[in-house]
Amino acid sequence: MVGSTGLSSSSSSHHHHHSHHHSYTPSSRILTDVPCKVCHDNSSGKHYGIFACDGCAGFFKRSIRRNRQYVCKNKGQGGCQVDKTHRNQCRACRLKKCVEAGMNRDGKSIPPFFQSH
Amino acid sequence: MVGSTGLSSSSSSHHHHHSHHHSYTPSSRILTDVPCKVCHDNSSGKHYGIFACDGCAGFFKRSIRRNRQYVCKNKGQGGCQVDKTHRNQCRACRLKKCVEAGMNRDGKSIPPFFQSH
DNA sequence: TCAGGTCCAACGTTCACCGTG
DNA sequence: GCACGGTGAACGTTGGACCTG
Ligand SMILES: [Zn+2]
Ligand SMILES: [Zn+2]
Ligand SMILES: [Zn+2]
Ligand SMILES: [Zn+2]
Repeated sequence: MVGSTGLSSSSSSHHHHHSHHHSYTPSSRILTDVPCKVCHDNSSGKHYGIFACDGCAGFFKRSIRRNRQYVCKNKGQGGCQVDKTHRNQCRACRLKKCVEAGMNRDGKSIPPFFQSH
Repeated sequence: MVGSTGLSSSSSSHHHHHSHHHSYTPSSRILTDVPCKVCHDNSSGKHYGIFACDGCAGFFKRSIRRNRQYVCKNKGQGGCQVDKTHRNQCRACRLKKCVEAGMNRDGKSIPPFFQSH
């Protein structure tokens, strides 16, 4: 990891309610105001339909390209934690969460109406 | 961190303006122009923050993962030679040299200003 | 600009081989 | 000879940099 050092100390922020502006790190590229929907690391915009970090975007891309079939490390039962520090521990649960979060190969966003929470 | 297979089946040109090139052995992977900072064997790029050979990289990794505490073979006094042919003679002195050379678990390079020699 | 793609340094895992007891 | 743990070369994976329509 490299760019993650300066977390853009937000400072005085107006609350542009309806604006589509985002906050970026000094190194640009990384959004500080929208986390990855899969692992909650900082995202770098939308990938495959959802806000996601570079790691989850790359992982999802490689998984679907090669038709990966993973087996959960937890005796195949699922339920592994998927966050920034644990996301590489179980590929099955990471991919499952990617799909549940709405990732798809065509990059289509899911309308808010259909989203679960 | 990132990493792809070192296979890179050459052939294709693609020079990729990366400012500093390295010299590799015919078998690829191994740098011939930058030695391991610990044992002076040929390195295979940076590992845990410094240029290191596969052996010292693997040794450091195993040592920190298992919290190894070694005792110097030289009556606990230190000062054992650590080079390609002697690096496996004393684990305590090898690990000490890894740390002094700047190896760390996060793989952060130390700025040149702070480096001793 | 955004969100796809490629590239590849640096990481992790594996396991034949080796030295020791 | 056998069992065991450490070694390090080979190979697969990750994710940030850069490219492209
Ligand atoms: Zn993520
Ligand atoms: Zn799992
Ligand atoms: Zn070395
Ligand atoms: Zn020693």
